[in-house]
Amino acid sequence: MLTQAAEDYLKSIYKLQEKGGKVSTGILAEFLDVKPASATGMIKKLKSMNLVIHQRYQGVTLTDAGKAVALEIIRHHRLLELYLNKALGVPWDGVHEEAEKLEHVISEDVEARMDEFLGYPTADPHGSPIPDKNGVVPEIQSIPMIDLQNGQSCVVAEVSDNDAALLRHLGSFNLYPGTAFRVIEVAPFDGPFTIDIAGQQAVIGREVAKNIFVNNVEPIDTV
Amino acid sequence: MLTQAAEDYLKSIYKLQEKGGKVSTGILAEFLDVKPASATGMIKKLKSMNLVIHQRYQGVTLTDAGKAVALEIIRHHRLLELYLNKALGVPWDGVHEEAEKLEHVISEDVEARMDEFLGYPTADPHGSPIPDKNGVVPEIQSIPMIDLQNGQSCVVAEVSDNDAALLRHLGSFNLYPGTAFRVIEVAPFDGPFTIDIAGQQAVIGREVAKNIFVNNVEPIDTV
DNA sequence: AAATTATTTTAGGCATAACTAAATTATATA
DNA sequence: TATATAATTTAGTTATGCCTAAAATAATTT
Repeated sequence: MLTQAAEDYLKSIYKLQEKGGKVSTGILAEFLDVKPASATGMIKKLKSMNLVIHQRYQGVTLTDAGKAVALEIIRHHRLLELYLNKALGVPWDGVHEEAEKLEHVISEDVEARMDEFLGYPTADPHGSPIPDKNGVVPEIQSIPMIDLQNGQSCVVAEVSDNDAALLRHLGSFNLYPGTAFRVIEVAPFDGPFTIDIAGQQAVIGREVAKNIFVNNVEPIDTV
Repeated sequence: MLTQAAEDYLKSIYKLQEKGGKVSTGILAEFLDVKPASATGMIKKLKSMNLVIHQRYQGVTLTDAGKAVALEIIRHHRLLELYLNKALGVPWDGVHEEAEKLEHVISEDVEARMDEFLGYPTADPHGSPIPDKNGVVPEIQSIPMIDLQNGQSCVVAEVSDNDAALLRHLGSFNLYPGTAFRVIEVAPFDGPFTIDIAGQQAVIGREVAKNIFVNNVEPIDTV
Protein backbone atom coordinates (compact mmCIF):
# COMPACT_ATOMS: atom_id res chain seq x y z
CA MET A 1 0.00 0.00 0.00
CA LEU A 2 1.11 3.49 -0.85
CA THR A 3 1.15 6.41 1.55
CA GLN A 4 -1.19 9.33 1.02
CA ALA A 5 1.75 11.55 0.15
CA ALA A 6 2.97 9.12 -2.49
CA GLU A 7 -0.50 8.99 -4.03
CA ASP A 8 -0.67 12.77 -4.14
CA TYR A 9 2.68 12.95 -5.90
CA LEU A 10 1.65 10.43 -8.54
CA LYS A 11 -1.62 12.23 -9.14
CA SER A 12 0.17 15.55 -9.49
CA ILE A 13 2.78 14.15 -11.86
CA TYR A 14 -0.02 12.80 -14.04
CA LYS A 15 -1.84 16.12 -14.14
CA LEU A 16 1.29 18.09 -14.92
CA GLN A 17 2.27 15.56 -17.57
CA GLU A 18 -1.13 16.11 -19.19
CA LYS A 19 -0.76 19.82 -19.81
CA GLY A 20 2.91 20.48 -20.38
CA GLY A 21 5.59 18.05 -21.35
CA LYS A 22 8.49 17.66 -18.91
CA VAL A 23 7.63 17.56 -15.21
CA SER A 24 10.58 19.05 -13.37
CA THR A 25 11.24 18.72 -9.66
CA GLY A 26 10.61 22.42 -9.22
CA ILE A 27 7.28 22.44 -11.07
CA LEU A 28 6.13 19.44 -9.08
CA ALA A 29 7.21 20.97 -5.79
CA GLU A 30 5.42 24.21 -6.60
CA PHE A 31 2.25 22.37 -7.57
CA LEU A 32 2.24 20.44 -4.31
CA ASP A 33 3.29 23.43 -2.24
CA VAL A 34 6.41 21.77 -0.86
CA LYS A 35 10.09 22.62 -1.22
CA PRO A 36 12.03 21.17 -4.18
CA ALA A 37 14.19 19.15 -1.81
CA SER A 38 11.10 17.40 -0.49
CA ALA A 39 10.01 16.54 -4.02
CA THR A 40 13.43 15.09 -4.78
CA GLY A 41 13.07 12.80 -1.78
CA MET A 42 9.68 11.49 -2.82
CA ILE A 43 10.75 11.07 -6.43
CA LYS A 44 13.59 8.86 -5.23
CA LYS A 45 11.16 6.79 -3.24
CA LEU A 46 8.70 6.44 -6.12
CA LYS A 47 11.56 5.51 -8.43
CA SER A 48 12.64 2.74 -6.09
CA MET A 49 9.09 1.38 -6.37
CA ASN A 50 9.22 1.54 -10.18
CA LEU A 51 6.34 4.00 -10.30
CA VAL A 52 8.29 6.79 -12.01
CA ILE A 53 11.27 7.15 -14.31
CA HIS A 54 13.73 9.83 -13.34
CA GLN A 55 17.16 11.05 -14.34
CA ARG A 56 18.86 13.88 -12.51
CA TYR A 57 17.89 17.25 -13.95
CA GLN A 58 15.72 15.56 -16.59
CA GLY A 59 12.27 15.50 -14.98
CA VAL A 60 9.96 12.65 -13.97
CA THR A 61 7.68 10.43 -16.04
CA LEU A 62 5.15 7.91 -14.78
CA THR A 63 5.69 4.25 -15.55
CA ASP A 64 2.65 2.20 -16.58
CA ALA A 65 2.29 1.10 -12.96
CA GLY A 66 2.56 4.69 -11.74
CA LYS A 67 0.03 5.88 -14.27
CA ALA A 68 -2.38 3.17 -13.19
CA VAL A 69 -2.16 4.36 -9.58
CA ALA A 70 -2.58 8.01 -10.60
CA LEU A 71 -5.67 7.22 -12.65
CA GLU A 72 -7.15 5.20 -9.83
CA ILE A 73 -6.80 8.12 -7.44
CA ILE A 74 -8.21 10.54 -9.99
CA ARG A 75 -11.14 8.20 -10.54
CA HIS A 76 -11.77 8.11 -6.79
CA HIS A 77 -11.61 11.87 -6.62
CA ARG A 78 -13.99 12.61 -9.47
CA LEU A 79 -16.52 9.95 -8.58
CA LEU A 80 -16.53 11.27 -5.03
CA GLU A 81 -17.05 14.83 -6.23
CA LEU A 82 -20.03 13.82 -8.30
CA TYR A 83 -21.44 11.61 -5.57
CA LEU A 84 -21.15 14.31 -2.92
CA ASN A 85 -22.88 16.75 -5.24
CA LYS A 86 -25.66 14.51 -6.53
CA ALA A 87 -26.38 12.32 -3.53
CA LEU A 88 -25.74 14.72 -0.68
CA GLY A 89 -26.22 18.10 -2.33
CA VAL A 90 -22.76 19.44 -1.52
CA PRO A 91 -22.34 22.60 -3.64
CA TRP A 92 -19.89 22.24 -6.50
CA ASP A 93 -17.43 24.67 -4.98
CA GLY A 94 -17.08 22.44 -1.93
CA VAL A 95 -16.73 18.98 -3.40
CA HIS A 96 -13.08 19.28 -4.39
CA GLU A 97 -11.77 19.89 -0.90
CA GLU A 98 -13.87 17.09 0.55
CA ALA A 99 -12.89 14.60 -2.16
CA GLU A 100 -9.25 15.47 -1.67
CA LYS A 101 -9.39 13.83 1.75
CA LEU A 102 -11.77 10.99 0.95
CA GLU A 103 -10.00 9.79 -2.22
CA HIS A 104 -7.24 8.16 -0.18
CA VAL A 105 -9.44 6.13 2.14
CA ILE A 106 -12.46 5.04 0.10
CA SER A 107 -12.60 1.31 -0.68
CA GLU A 108 -13.07 -0.15 -4.15
CA ASP A 109 -16.34 -1.62 -2.93
CA VAL A 110 -17.84 1.69 -1.88
CA GLU A 111 -16.54 3.30 -5.03
CA ALA A 112 -18.28 0.67 -7.14
CA ARG A 113 -21.53 1.34 -5.27
CA MET A 114 -21.28 5.08 -5.86
CA ASP A 115 -20.51 4.42 -9.51
CA GLU A 116 -23.64 2.29 -9.82
CA PHE A 117 -25.77 4.84 -7.94
CA LEU A 118 -24.61 7.54 -10.34
CA GLY A 119 -25.28 5.41 -13.42
CA TYR A 120 -21.63 4.99 -14.44
CA PRO A 121 -20.96 8.65 -15.19
CA THR A 122 -18.12 9.92 -17.37
CA ALA A 123 -17.62 13.43 -15.99
CA ASP A 124 -17.48 15.07 -12.57
CA PRO A 125 -19.38 18.26 -11.56
CA HIS A 126 -16.68 20.41 -13.16
CA GLY A 127 -16.80 18.48 -16.42
CA SER A 128 -13.52 16.61 -15.87
CA PRO A 129 -13.53 13.09 -17.31
CA ILE A 130 -13.83 10.15 -14.91
CA PRO A 131 -11.44 7.32 -15.83
CA ASP A 132 -13.12 3.92 -15.89
CA LYS A 133 -12.08 0.95 -13.75
CA ASN A 134 -9.44 0.00 -16.31
CA GLY A 135 -7.90 3.45 -16.40
CA VAL A 136 -9.42 4.49 -19.71
CA VAL A 137 -10.11 8.24 -19.74
CA PRO A 138 -13.12 9.40 -21.78
CA GLU A 139 -12.08 11.91 -24.40
CA ILE A 140 -13.50 15.38 -23.96
CA GLN A 141 -12.65 17.70 -26.79
CA SER A 142 -13.00 21.34 -25.93
CA ILE A 143 -11.41 24.70 -26.54
CA PRO A 144 -10.67 27.50 -24.08
CA MET A 145 -13.44 30.09 -23.93
CA ILE A 146 -10.76 32.72 -24.38
CA ASP A 147 -10.47 31.64 -28.03
CA LEU A 148 -14.12 32.41 -28.80
CA GLN A 149 -15.16 35.33 -30.98
CA ASN A 150 -18.18 37.57 -31.27
CA GLY A 151 -21.38 35.77 -32.02
CA GLN A 152 -20.18 32.25 -31.38
CA SER A 153 -22.41 30.00 -29.36
CA CYS A 154 -21.23 26.96 -27.41
CA VAL A 155 -21.74 24.72 -24.42
CA VAL A 156 -19.63 24.66 -21.26
CA ALA A 157 -17.60 21.45 -21.21
CA GLU A 158 -15.26 21.85 -18.27
CA VAL A 159 -14.06 24.38 -15.70
CA SER A 160 -11.06 24.44 -13.39
CA ASP A 161 -11.96 22.85 -10.07
CA ASN A 162 -9.32 24.11 -7.69
CA ASP A 163 -10.61 27.61 -6.94
CA ALA A 164 -13.78 27.60 -4.86
CA ALA A 165 -14.31 31.35 -5.25
CA LEU A 166 -14.15 31.06 -9.04
CA LEU A 167 -16.67 28.23 -8.94
CA ARG A 168 -19.08 30.26 -6.84
CA HIS A 169 -18.68 33.11 -9.31
CA LEU A 170 -19.46 30.84 -12.26
CA GLY A 171 -22.33 29.26 -10.36
CA SER A 172 -23.91 32.67 -9.91
CA PHE A 173 -24.25 32.82 -13.72
CA ASN A 174 -25.34 29.19 -13.99
CA LEU A 175 -22.17 28.44 -15.92
CA TYR A 176 -22.11 24.71 -15.19
CA PRO A 177 -20.95 22.03 -17.64
CA GLY A 178 -23.78 21.53 -20.11
CA THR A 179 -24.91 25.15 -19.98
CA ALA A 180 -25.16 26.80 -23.41
CA PHE A 181 -24.22 30.44 -24.01
CA ARG A 182 -23.43 32.84 -26.85
CA VAL A 183 -20.74 35.49 -27.04
CA ILE A 184 -22.41 38.83 -27.56
CA GLU A 185 -19.26 40.89 -27.51
CA VAL A 186 -15.57 40.68 -26.80
CA ALA A 187 -14.52 44.13 -25.70
CA PRO A 188 -11.58 45.56 -27.70
CA PHE A 189 -8.02 45.64 -26.40
CA ASP A 190 -8.32 42.21 -24.77
CA GLY A 191 -11.35 43.24 -22.78
CA PRO A 192 -13.93 41.03 -21.07
CA PHE A 193 -16.55 38.83 -22.71
CA THR A 194 -20.21 39.75 -22.64
CA ILE A 195 -22.26 36.60 -23.04
CA ASP A 196 -25.90 35.54 -23.16
CA ILE A 197 -26.94 32.61 -20.97
CA ALA A 198 -30.58 31.64 -21.50
CA GLY A 199 -31.56 35.26 -22.05
CA GLN A 200 -29.48 36.62 -19.18
CA GLN A 201 -26.42 38.71 -19.89
CA ALA A 202 -23.18 38.30 -18.00
CA VAL A 203 -19.71 39.84 -18.18
CA ILE A 204 -16.83 37.39 -17.92
CA GLY A 205 -13.29 38.63 -17.42
CA ARG A 206 -10.46 37.19 -19.48
CA GLU A 207 -8.74 35.55 -16.50
CA VAL A 208 -11.97 33.77 -15.71
CA ALA A 209 -12.48 32.82 -19.36
CA LYS A 210 -9.12 31.02 -19.34
CA ASN A 211 -10.57 28.60 -16.82
CA ILE A 212 -13.61 27.73 -18.91
CA PHE A 213 -13.52 25.16 -21.71
CA VAL A 214 -16.32 24.81 -24.21
CA ASN A 215 -17.46 22.56 -27.06
CA ASN A 216 -20.30 22.40 -29.60
CA VAL A 217 -18.97 25.70 -30.88
CA GLU A 218 -21.12 27.20 -33.65
CA PRO A 219 -19.47 29.25 -36.40
CA ILE A 220 -19.40 33.01 -36.12
CA ASP A 221 -22.74 34.72 -36.56
CA THR A 222 -22.36 36.40 -39.95
CA VAL A 223 -25.23 38.85 -39.85
CA MET B 1 -6.31 19.74 14.61
CA LEU B 2 -5.72 16.34 16.17
CA THR B 3 -3.88 13.50 14.48
CA GLN B 4 -5.77 10.37 13.54
CA ALA B 5 -3.85 8.41 16.16
CA ALA B 6 -4.84 10.89 18.88
CA GLU B 7 -8.49 10.64 17.86
CA ASP B 8 -8.34 6.85 18.00
CA TYR B 9 -6.86 6.96 21.48
CA LEU B 10 -9.57 9.30 22.76
CA LYS B 11 -12.29 7.15 21.22
CA SER B 12 -10.81 4.03 22.79
CA ILE B 13 -10.46 5.62 26.20
CA TYR B 14 -14.11 6.63 26.04
CA LYS B 15 -15.24 3.13 25.11
CA LEU B 16 -13.14 1.46 27.79
CA GLN B 17 -14.32 4.01 30.34
CA GLU B 18 -17.91 3.05 29.44
CA LYS B 19 -17.67 -0.62 30.34
CA GLY B 20 -15.13 -0.91 33.11
CA GLY B 21 -13.98 1.77 35.47
CA LYS B 22 -10.24 2.50 35.41
CA VAL B 23 -8.53 2.63 32.03
CA SER B 24 -4.96 1.52 32.56
CA THR B 25 -2.12 2.06 30.11
CA GLY B 26 -1.95 -1.68 29.52
CA ILE B 27 -5.66 -2.13 28.87
CA LEU B 28 -5.61 0.79 26.46
CA ALA B 29 -2.56 -0.53 24.66
CA GLU B 30 -4.10 -3.98 24.31
CA PHE B 31 -7.34 -2.50 22.98
CA LEU B 32 -5.49 -0.49 20.35
CA ASP B 33 -3.07 -3.33 19.55
CA VAL B 34 0.01 -1.27 20.37
CA LYS B 35 2.69 -1.74 23.01
CA PRO B 36 2.17 -0.17 26.45
CA ALA B 37 5.14 2.10 25.87
CA SER B 38 3.39 3.58 22.84
CA ALA B 39 0.28 4.24 24.87
CA THR B 40 2.33 6.03 27.52
CA GLY B 41 3.70 8.32 24.86
CA MET B 42 0.32 9.24 23.46
CA ILE B 43 -1.19 9.66 26.93
CA LYS B 44 1.53 12.18 27.70
CA LYS B 45 0.72 14.05 24.51
CA LEU B 46 -3.02 14.05 25.17
CA LYS B 47 -2.38 15.20 28.73
CA SER B 48 -0.34 18.14 27.48
CA MET B 49 -3.37 19.13 25.40
CA ASN B 50 -5.66 18.85 28.42
CA LEU B 51 -7.70 16.12 26.80
CA VAL B 52 -7.04 13.51 29.49
CA ILE B 53 -6.19 13.38 33.17
CA HIS B 54 -3.45 10.98 34.11
CA GLN B 55 -1.38 10.06 37.12
CA ARG B 56 1.31 7.42 36.94
CA TYR B 57 -0.06 3.93 37.60
CA GLN B 58 -3.53 5.36 38.14
CA GLY B 59 -5.10 5.14 34.68
CA VAL B 60 -6.47 7.78 32.32
CA THR B 61 -9.72 9.72 32.36
CA LEU B 62 -11.10 11.99 29.68
CA THR B 63 -11.52 15.67 30.44
CA ASP B 64 -14.68 17.38 29.21
CA ALA B 65 -12.78 18.52 26.15
CA GLY B 66 -11.44 15.03 25.54
CA LYS B 67 -14.87 13.50 25.96
CA ALA B 68 -16.29 15.98 23.45
CA VAL B 69 -13.73 14.92 20.86
CA ALA B 70 -14.34 11.23 21.55
CA LEU B 71 -18.08 11.64 21.14
CA GLU B 72 -17.63 13.56 17.93
CA ILE B 73 -15.55 10.77 16.43
CA ILE B 74 -18.01 8.15 17.62
CA ARG B 75 -20.83 10.17 16.08
CA HIS B 76 -18.94 10.32 12.79
CA HIS B 77 -18.33 6.60 12.91
CA ARG B 78 -21.89 5.55 13.63
CA LEU B 79 -23.54 7.95 11.22
CA LEU B 80 -21.17 6.76 8.53
CA GLU B 81 -21.96 3.13 9.27
CA LEU B 82 -25.65 3.77 8.93
CA TYR B 83 -25.23 5.90 5.84
CA LEU B 84 -23.05 3.35 4.07
CA ASN B 85 -25.59 0.67 4.88
CA LYS B 86 -28.76 2.56 4.02
CA ALA B 87 -27.64 4.78 1.15
CA LEU B 88 -25.09 2.54 -0.55
CA GLY B 89 -26.17 -0.92 0.55
CA VAL B 90 -22.89 -1.86 2.17
CA PRO B 91 -23.58 -5.03 4.20
CA TRP B 92 -23.58 -4.54 7.94
CA ASP B 93 -20.46 -6.65 8.44
CA GLY B 94 -18.49 -4.29 6.23
CA VAL B 95 -19.50 -0.86 7.45
CA HIS B 96 -17.30 -0.83 10.54
CA GLU B 97 -14.02 -1.19 8.69
CA GLU B 98 -14.99 1.43 6.13
CA ALA B 99 -16.23 3.91 8.75
CA GLU B 100 -13.03 3.44 10.73
CA LYS B 101 -11.13 5.16 7.93
CA LEU B 102 -13.74 7.72 6.93
CA GLU B 103 -14.51 8.98 10.45
CA HIS B 104 -11.27 10.94 10.58
CA VAL B 105 -11.67 12.82 7.33
CA ILE B 106 -15.39 13.55 6.94
CA SER B 107 -16.37 17.20 7.32
CA GLU B 108 -19.07 18.49 9.62
CA ASP B 109 -20.97 19.67 6.57
CA VAL B 110 -21.10 16.27 4.92
CA GLU B 111 -21.95 14.71 8.24
CA ALA B 112 -24.90 17.05 8.66
CA ARG B 113 -26.13 16.14 5.18
CA MET B 114 -25.94 12.43 5.93
CA ASP B 115 -27.73 13.02 9.21
CA GLU B 116 -30.53 14.81 7.38
CA PHE B 117 -30.73 12.13 4.68
CA LEU B 118 -31.08 9.48 7.36
CA GLY B 119 -33.77 11.40 9.23
CA TYR B 120 -31.68 12.19 12.32
CA PRO B 121 -31.27 8.58 13.46
CA THR B 122 -30.36 7.54 17.01
CA ALA B 123 -28.74 4.14 16.38
CA ASP B 124 -26.30 2.62 13.88
CA PRO B 125 -26.78 -0.69 12.02
CA HIS B 126 -25.52 -2.61 15.07
CA GLY B 127 -27.86 -0.79 17.41
CA SER B 128 -25.20 1.40 19.00
CA PRO B 129 -26.47 4.85 19.98
CA ILE B 130 -25.47 7.82 17.81
CA PRO B 131 -24.50 10.84 19.94
CA ASP B 132 -26.16 14.06 18.79
CA LYS B 133 -24.30 17.17 17.68
CA ASN B 134 -24.00 18.31 21.30
CA GLY B 135 -22.54 15.03 22.46
CA VAL B 136 -25.72 13.74 24.10
CA VAL B 137 -25.89 9.96 23.84
CA PRO B 138 -29.39 8.44 23.53
CA GLU B 139 -30.01 5.94 26.33
CA ILE B 140 -30.46 2.36 25.19
CA GLN B 141 -31.40 0.04 28.01
CA SER B 142 -30.75 -3.57 27.26
CA ILE B 143 -29.60 -6.79 28.89
CA PRO B 144 -27.19 -9.42 27.56
CA MET B 145 -28.94 -12.26 25.79
CA ILE B 146 -26.94 -14.63 27.97
CA ASP B 147 -29.15 -13.65 30.90
CA LEU B 148 -32.35 -14.81 29.18
CA GLN B 149 -34.23 -17.87 30.32
CA ASN B 150 -36.49 -20.43 28.70
CA GLY B 151 -39.61 -19.01 27.15
CA GLN B 152 -38.63 -15.35 27.30
CA SER B 153 -39.28 -13.27 24.22
CA CYS B 154 -37.44 -10.08 23.38
CA VAL B 155 -36.14 -7.77 20.67
CA VAL B 156 -32.52 -7.40 19.57
CA ALA B 157 -31.26 -4.00 20.72
CA GLU B 158 -27.55 -4.05 19.96
CA VAL B 159 -24.75 -6.36 18.85
CA SER B 160 -20.96 -6.03 18.97
CA ASP B 161 -19.72 -4.46 15.77
CA ASN B 162 -16.06 -5.36 15.68
CA ASP B 163 -16.21 -8.94 14.42
CA ALA B 164 -17.33 -9.19 10.81
CA ALA B 165 -17.60 -12.98 10.92
CA LEU B 166 -19.91 -12.79 13.93
CA LEU B 167 -22.07 -10.24 12.13
CA ARG B 168 -22.36 -12.43 9.05
CA HIS B 169 -23.35 -15.30 11.33
CA LEU B 170 -26.05 -13.23 13.01
CA GLY B 171 -27.17 -11.89 9.66
CA SER B 172 -27.76 -15.44 8.43
CA PHE B 173 -30.42 -15.73 11.18
CA ASN B 174 -31.80 -12.25 10.53
CA LEU B 175 -30.67 -11.23 14.00
CA TYR B 176 -30.54 -7.51 13.33
CA PRO B 177 -31.48 -4.78 15.85
CA GLY B 178 -35.27 -4.68 15.91
CA THR B 179 -35.67 -8.40 15.24
CA ALA B 180 -37.89 -10.19 17.79
CA PHE B 181 -37.19 -13.71 18.99
CA ARG B 182 -38.16 -16.10 21.76
CA VAL B 183 -35.97 -18.47 23.73
CA ILE B 184 -37.24 -21.99 23.20
CA GLU B 185 -34.61 -23.73 25.24
CA VAL B 186 -31.38 -23.11 27.05
CA ALA B 187 -29.49 -26.40 27.01
CA PRO B 188 -28.40 -27.59 30.46
CA PHE B 189 -24.85 -27.24 31.77
CA ASP B 190 -24.39 -23.82 30.17
CA GLY B 191 -25.29 -25.06 26.75
CA PRO B 192 -26.41 -23.09 23.71
CA PHE B 193 -29.69 -21.22 23.22
CA THR B 194 -32.32 -22.51 20.86
CA ILE B 195 -34.46 -19.61 19.73
CA ASP B 196 -37.39 -18.93 17.46
CA ILE B 197 -37.12 -16.05 15.01
CA ALA B 198 -40.31 -15.47 13.06
CA GLY B 199 -41.06 -19.18 12.99
CA GLN B 200 -37.49 -20.22 12.15
CA GLN B 201 -35.41 -22.02 14.74
CA ALA B 202 -31.77 -21.20 15.35
CA VAL B 203 -29.10 -22.39 17.77
CA ILE B 204 -26.98 -19.64 19.30
CA GLY B 205 -23.83 -20.50 21.23
CA ARG B 206 -23.13 -18.85 24.56
CA GLU B 207 -20.08 -16.94 23.31
CA VAL B 208 -22.22 -15.47 20.57
CA ALA B 209 -25.03 -14.72 23.01
CA LYS B 210 -22.63 -12.60 25.07
CA ASN B 211 -22.37 -10.24 22.10
CA ILE B 212 -26.11 -9.76 21.72
CA PHE B 213 -28.08 -7.29 23.83
CA VAL B 214 -31.84 -7.30 23.97
CA ASN B 215 -34.76 -5.30 25.34
CA ASN B 216 -38.55 -5.51 25.49
CA VAL B 217 -38.03 -8.69 27.46
CA GLU B 218 -41.28 -10.52 28.25
CA PRO B 219 -41.59 -12.50 31.47
CA ILE B 220 -40.97 -16.24 31.44
CA ASP B 221 -43.61 -18.31 29.71
CA THR B 222 -45.31 -20.08 32.63
CA VAL B 223 -47.19 -22.85 30.87
C1' DA C 1 8.93 -7.57 55.56
C1' DA C 2 11.23 -9.54 51.63
C1' DA C 3 10.93 -11.48 47.28
C1' DT C 4 8.53 -12.29 43.20
C1' DT C 5 5.51 -10.82 39.59
C1' DA C 6 3.16 -7.48 36.89
C1' DT C 7 2.66 -2.93 35.25
C1' DT C 8 4.38 1.34 33.77
C1' DT C 9 7.84 4.44 32.30
C1' DT C 10 12.19 5.79 30.23
C1' DA C 11 15.63 5.52 26.69
C1' DG C 12 16.98 4.75 22.25
C1' DG C 13 15.55 3.36 17.23
C1' DC C 14 13.02 3.29 12.89
C1' DA C 15 10.03 5.04 9.06
C1' DT C 16 7.58 8.81 6.90
C1' DA C 17 7.67 13.28 5.15
C1' DA C 18 8.42 17.70 5.73
C1' DC C 19 12.13 21.46 6.38
C1' DT C 20 16.83 24.50 5.83
C1' DA C 21 21.31 25.18 4.18
C1' DA C 22 24.99 23.94 1.36
C1' DA C 23 26.85 21.68 -2.62
C1' DT C 24 26.33 20.33 -7.22
C1' DT C 25 24.92 20.59 -12.01
C1' DA C 26 22.86 22.85 -15.93
C1' DT C 27 21.68 26.92 -18.45
C1' DA C 28 22.08 31.68 -19.81
C1' DT C 29 24.70 35.76 -20.28
C1' DA C 30 28.66 38.59 -20.98
C1' DT D 1 34.93 30.62 -23.04
C1' DA D 2 34.25 32.18 -18.45
C1' DT D 3 31.02 33.64 -15.25
C1' DA D 4 26.62 34.42 -13.27
C1' DT D 5 22.13 32.59 -12.43
C1' DA D 6 18.85 29.12 -11.86
C1' DA D 7 17.54 24.47 -10.89
C1' DT D 8 18.39 20.28 -8.57
C1' DT D 9 20.35 17.29 -5.29
C1' DT D 10 22.61 16.04 -0.93
C1' DA D 11 23.13 16.35 3.96
C1' DG D 12 21.44 17.08 8.17
C1' DT D 13 17.27 18.47 11.30
C1' DT D 14 12.52 18.20 13.03
C1' DA D 15 8.06 16.08 14.27
C1' DT D 16 4.79 12.18 14.55
C1' DG D 17 3.97 7.70 16.08
C1' DC D 18 5.22 3.40 16.28
C1' DC D 19 8.72 -0.19 18.11
C1' DT D 20 12.08 -3.01 21.61
C1' DA D 21 14.72 -3.41 25.69
C1' DA D 22 15.83 -1.95 30.13
C1' DA D 23 14.79 0.49 34.34
C1' DA D 24 11.59 1.94 37.73
C1' DT D 25 7.53 1.41 40.39
C1' DA D 26 3.53 -0.95 42.29
C1' DA D 27 1.10 -5.06 43.71
C1' DT D 28 1.09 -9.75 45.17
C1' DT D 29 2.81 -13.72 47.25
C1' DT D 30 5.65 -16.19 50.56
